[in-house]
Amino acid sequence: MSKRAQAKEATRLRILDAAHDAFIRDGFLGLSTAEVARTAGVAHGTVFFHFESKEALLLTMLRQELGEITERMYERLHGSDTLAELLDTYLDELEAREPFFAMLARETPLYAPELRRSAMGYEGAVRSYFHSALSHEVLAGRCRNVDVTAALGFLFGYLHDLLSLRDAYAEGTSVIAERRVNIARTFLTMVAT
Amino acid sequence: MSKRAQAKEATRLRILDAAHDAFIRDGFLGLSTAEVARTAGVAHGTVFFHFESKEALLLTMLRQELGEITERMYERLHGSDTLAELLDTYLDELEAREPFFAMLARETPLYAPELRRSAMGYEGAVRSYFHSALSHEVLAGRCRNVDVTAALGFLFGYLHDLLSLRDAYAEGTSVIAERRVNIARTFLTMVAT
Amino acid sequence: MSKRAQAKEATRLRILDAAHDAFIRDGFLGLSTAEVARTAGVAHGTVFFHFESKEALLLTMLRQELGEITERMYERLHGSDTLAELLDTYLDELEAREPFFAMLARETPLYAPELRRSAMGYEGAVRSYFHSALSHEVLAGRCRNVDVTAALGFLFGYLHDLLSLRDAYAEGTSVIAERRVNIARTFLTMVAT
Amino acid sequence: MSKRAQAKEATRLRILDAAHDAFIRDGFLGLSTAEVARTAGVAHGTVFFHFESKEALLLTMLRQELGEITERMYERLHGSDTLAELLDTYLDELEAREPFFAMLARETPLYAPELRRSAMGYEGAVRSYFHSALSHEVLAGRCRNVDVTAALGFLFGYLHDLLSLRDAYAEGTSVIAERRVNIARTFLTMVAT
DNA sequence: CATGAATGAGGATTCATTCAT
DNA sequence: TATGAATGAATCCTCATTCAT
Repeated sequence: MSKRAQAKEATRLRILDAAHDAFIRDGFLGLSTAEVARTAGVAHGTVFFHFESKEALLLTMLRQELGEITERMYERLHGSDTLAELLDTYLDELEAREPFFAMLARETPLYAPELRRSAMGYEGAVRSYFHSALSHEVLAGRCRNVDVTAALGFLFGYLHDLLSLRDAYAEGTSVIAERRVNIARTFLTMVAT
Repeated sequence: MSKRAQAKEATRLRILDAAHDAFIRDGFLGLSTAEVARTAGVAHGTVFFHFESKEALLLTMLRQELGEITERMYERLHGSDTLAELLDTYLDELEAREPFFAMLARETPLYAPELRRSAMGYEGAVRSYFHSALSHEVLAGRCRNVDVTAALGFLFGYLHDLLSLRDAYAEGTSVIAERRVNIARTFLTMVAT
Repeated sequence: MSKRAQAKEATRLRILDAAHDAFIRDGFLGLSTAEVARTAGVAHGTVFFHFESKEALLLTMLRQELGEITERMYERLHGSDTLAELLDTYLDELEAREPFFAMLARETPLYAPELRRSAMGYEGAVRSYFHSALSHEVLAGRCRNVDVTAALGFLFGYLHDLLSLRDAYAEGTSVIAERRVNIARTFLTMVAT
Repeated sequence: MSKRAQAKEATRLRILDAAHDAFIRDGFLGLSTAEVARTAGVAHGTVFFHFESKEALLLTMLRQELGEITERMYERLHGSDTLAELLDTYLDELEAREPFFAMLARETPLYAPELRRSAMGYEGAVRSYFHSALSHEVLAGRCRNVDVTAALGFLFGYLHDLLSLRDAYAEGTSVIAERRVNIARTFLTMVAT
């Protein structure tokens, strides 16, 4: 990459970082591109030089962030496919980036189609891991013969609820940390034979 | 009621109806009071003669709508407190007003505290019905000894997810209608002994 | 007066009283006719049945209030035409109704011509008393031969300033009470031979 | 300054000029930011790009205008501290910008605290010049031993009155020009030994 | 004589986006 | 490659006044 291209890339990354911070603070709906620019230390117009629109910026930021998370998940999930282990790993991830996931859970339903697809895509990958793990345990007779998709719908639905109402509970604390043991135990009990 | 008061009430209702429609279409966050006025066939200022603010209008609309629903629910719930029956009744209600509940599920997490409390209050009442029904069945040995609150968290969380991502699935169809049988069966299986 | 006419007059007076209170609180510019109606215990429209416009209401209220004050002044001024006595009497009046005079001083310059003329008219009457008293003392050699109109301009101008900036000093206290002795002494010294 | 910055500054000044004209015409209370934008030949939003709010715009305009005036005053006052000279210089200034000072005198009492402080601050500086000049003459025995603050209160109060009721007298003429000789003579006579 | 529901023009402010430099 | 000044549509809300009852 030429020096020029490198500098360009650096600016792009600064904007993406700023967008990430702003997203956590105010959400996509609440953030202003002017503020992103300010945080990134670039001119307002520069944001639109690198990204077609506010939506495109978020799309890119989301994909990058979720991509990294996915990668990490895959590494950790690889080899450990008990349902319990999977759940534990996933809850680790949610807890580690709770502010990000909370905002995502809150806002995803209001996004325009493309943005929404991206926001949901990551979870789809995770779900498919859970799907095969749970299916496997059903076949092995360790879990009841339930509709796997629906069962996971219960699990993920509850997590979304907790995340999206995060600051309705208590500011500054982690809703996942406080409930993860109970959530895991209850879910596993409910699917167990 | 005097003729005068009747006419006023009629206007008020027209505004509330318009707000209801606008809410379903654009949500509280997206609707404009000017648009509500236009739909209701009144002057923009008239909206503010009847309601203190956009927030107050929505609060009223929500409370009315949820009040009616609650009443109907209570009537139907009275006497029939099997978990299965309860679930059936509740899903009827969700299906009957799915567009409304979908927007509510989508937006509630973003509301200001008071509005959010109202938006969530209704469900709290319903949940408490479920709570005693499920607790009862646990004691009777028909259901597993799970954390009742968490179990209901799974159920309601899934429903919120389906509703709030409603048009991510298919436009114009009912997400509840398509899945209710499966949801009910799976949930009941999971809690059953 | 017929019973009907009496009732009408009573309503009118209630509105005028309410307008007086509202004027002291918010001024003509800040008061709303709806609030006047509420205070008076009548319908909003009733205000406009008795008075052509907000301006007409204030005009009437002002004339009435100032008329009463003028009358009282005349009684007290009659016979006592020393400059010092006059000044004392006038300052009594200002102090007794300071909130009213303060609002008047603040707002008069912004009124429409007719309203302004009324607001200023009362003072004109008072000034003419001062004018003859001062002229008389000049002729008697007890006061310097100054332009009487200008001299009074200094006096009234200072009083207007104090009144109109009343709450820039301290809330709840009387600017006149605190300064009247000094004002009187200084002014009398300055005009004295 | 870069060409860019120059262009920006030019726009800013056009807005300030428009605000100045609008202020003289309608006052701060009566002017509309839309009208200012129109006069300045910019979009409505541009006003808010350059100034945080209507209040900030006025604050800036006031400070600039009063700053210039203060500077000129100081230059002229330097070295010439006779009371008579001071008064003459000050009246020159008032006469030169009478429409501006008239609106300021009219509205200052109704401003919010910060705006009021700014509007009054300039005069405070001028007053202190008068204060020391008059005190000095008192000590020198050329003026009577009066309360200096009160004496200046008479002077400035009268000027405020004349300015603020400016168009109650005659449209288009200068209240200061017509009365300055008389005002100066009368005041000086009244304080003279 | 009184009501009070309805009006609608007008106000300040926000912000994604553009484009000349 | 980056800038940042400028845009203007859109938003919620206020209030004197009218008029059918």
